[in-house]
Amino acid sequence: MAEENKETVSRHFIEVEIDKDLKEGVYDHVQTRFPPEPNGLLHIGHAKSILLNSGIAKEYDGRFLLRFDDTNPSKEKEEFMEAIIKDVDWLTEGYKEEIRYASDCFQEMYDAAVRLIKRGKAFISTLSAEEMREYRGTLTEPGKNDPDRERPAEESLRMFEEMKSGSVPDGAMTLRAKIDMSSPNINMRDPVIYRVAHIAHPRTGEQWCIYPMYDFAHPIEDAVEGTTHSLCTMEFEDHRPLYDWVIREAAPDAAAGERPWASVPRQIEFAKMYLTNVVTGKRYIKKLVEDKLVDGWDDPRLVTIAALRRRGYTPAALRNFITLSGISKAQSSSDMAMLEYCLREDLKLTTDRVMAVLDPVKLVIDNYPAGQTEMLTVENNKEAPERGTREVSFSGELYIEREDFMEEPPKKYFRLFPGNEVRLMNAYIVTCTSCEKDAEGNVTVVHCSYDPDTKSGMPGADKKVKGTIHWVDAATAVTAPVRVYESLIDEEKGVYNEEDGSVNLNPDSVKLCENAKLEAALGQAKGGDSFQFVRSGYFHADVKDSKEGAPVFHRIVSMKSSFRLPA
RNA sequence: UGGGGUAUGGCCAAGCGGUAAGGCAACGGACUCUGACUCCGUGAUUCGAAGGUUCGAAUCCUUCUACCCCAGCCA
Repeated sequence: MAEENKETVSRHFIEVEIDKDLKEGVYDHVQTRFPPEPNGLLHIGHAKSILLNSGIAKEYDGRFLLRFDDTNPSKEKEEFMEAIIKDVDWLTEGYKEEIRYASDCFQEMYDAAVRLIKRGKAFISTLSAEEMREYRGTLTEPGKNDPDRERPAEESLRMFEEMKSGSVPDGAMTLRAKIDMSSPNINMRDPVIYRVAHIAHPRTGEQWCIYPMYDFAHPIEDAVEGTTHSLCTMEFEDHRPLYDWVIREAAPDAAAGERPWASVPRQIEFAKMYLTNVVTGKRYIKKLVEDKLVDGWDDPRLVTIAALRRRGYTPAALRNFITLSGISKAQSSSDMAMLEYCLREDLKLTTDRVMAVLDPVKLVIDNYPAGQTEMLTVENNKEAPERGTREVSFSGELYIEREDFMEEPPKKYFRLFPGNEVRLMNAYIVTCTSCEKDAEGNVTVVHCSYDPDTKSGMPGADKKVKGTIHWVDAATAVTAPVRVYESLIDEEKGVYNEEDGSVNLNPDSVKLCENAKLEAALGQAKGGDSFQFVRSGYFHADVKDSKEGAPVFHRIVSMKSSFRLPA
């Protein structure tokens, strides 16, 4: 499937650029990386970056690194690292991934900063954060030079050493790059490249109390690790001049015997992945989790990678989704329907099709011998015969879907109604005779009679009827909770209100079918198994939030469309 | 109103001067032991708008419009 798509999906602009670089000899190999900050879990948007970066490396037979951008210990937590590694492993299925940490390069970064100072390209500033902001200017007005801008290199060097030694309190000094305070690109207005922070780092502990800023650290990490193509999202486009500046101005001095950068990386930007009507965006998800409006980072209503995995999405489906969505620079949001299509495609041949009744109503076959039970041999997946068969019990009392019976059917309704005949999937053809109702007029039991000569597979049983419905044997059926996530969190409804900080969930996003009746065998489903509930869509067994270890079924995707009654 | 970026059917997206690929969604029809799957078929006289260059423009030029990003000692 994935191979087929490769032929029809044209090469995107990043591949075109890399081809050009290779052809022109700018690089003779390709190395990419995925650089998350460990301050939260990964979501579908990151999946695009992971799959793009690892996919490019794979395509060009290059190296792919997972690198944690752990340059700000005040915001990062080690607990996220493990989860992120798991997500990346799962998504890429372990493709040649090596794990690195920006903090591994702290010494190189420090050395680079020293070079910059010596070269007169950086200086120590004593401006406060507020003063810094005032001096920076605005979008339309240029900034003013820092009073410390012409500080002699020797003095800056000495002060930088003080910063490093720990004698300088947080915020008292910063190291700024000396570029251009009047640049229309605010990123170039003498950006801070090192700040003081007396916080223990998860990996380097108390070794450092000064930490590099993203704009300084990122290019050096890439260069030191040998990344050739630094693929990132569009908002970093106007950081690129600074990225290139750092690589160029802070480069090791070959004449002084310093080892040169492992590579001179090239940054290329692409548009983020957004989904229609779904909250992506780490800060929103984080808010939902922290406010306990969802069960956790892997709540199935979320689109974190952990949640998608728990819900039953497969790496192959996500991979195909990213491929089909394409890579471009245009701000866009992909349709959930395409994600679901990709999952259906993957699951179609790899799951068993089973009968499950989500909203049960009893069906009694009046002329079926009392007390009799027979076992039917049923194929697990007609389109994938290699998946084998299973035994399903059948008797005179069954459960059928409430919507499969109507006392007064509209036109073109060809399921059960008085006088109509219908095939019970894998079993007999039955004719509806009557129904019983309670005081409120709700149907409680549907009666029918069956034709013993129409058993599936028997000679002469190929009589055509308009409708076929699914069922479950009342005697052996197991009752299990089934969760149907009708929609994920709806962005249109203002999940997160910036003004008052409130977060709202769409109350219709989850429907619980507490009394769903499933084939007996499904009672033993393990967490992680996926099934196609005939006509109800694809479901995924999850034991995580079940009290007795029995599976709770989560809907992964619904069928493409279903019969709707006229309003 | 400074800088950067993007605009192609409902949602993505190819196209790079030669007369609008493809996928998802939708809608017809065939098939069907579920109305699913599968299989056929249908859609932009038009590429944000207006001018211009050209035999010829979504592709080149000009102007305009809309949307996104940037003023953290976050990444």
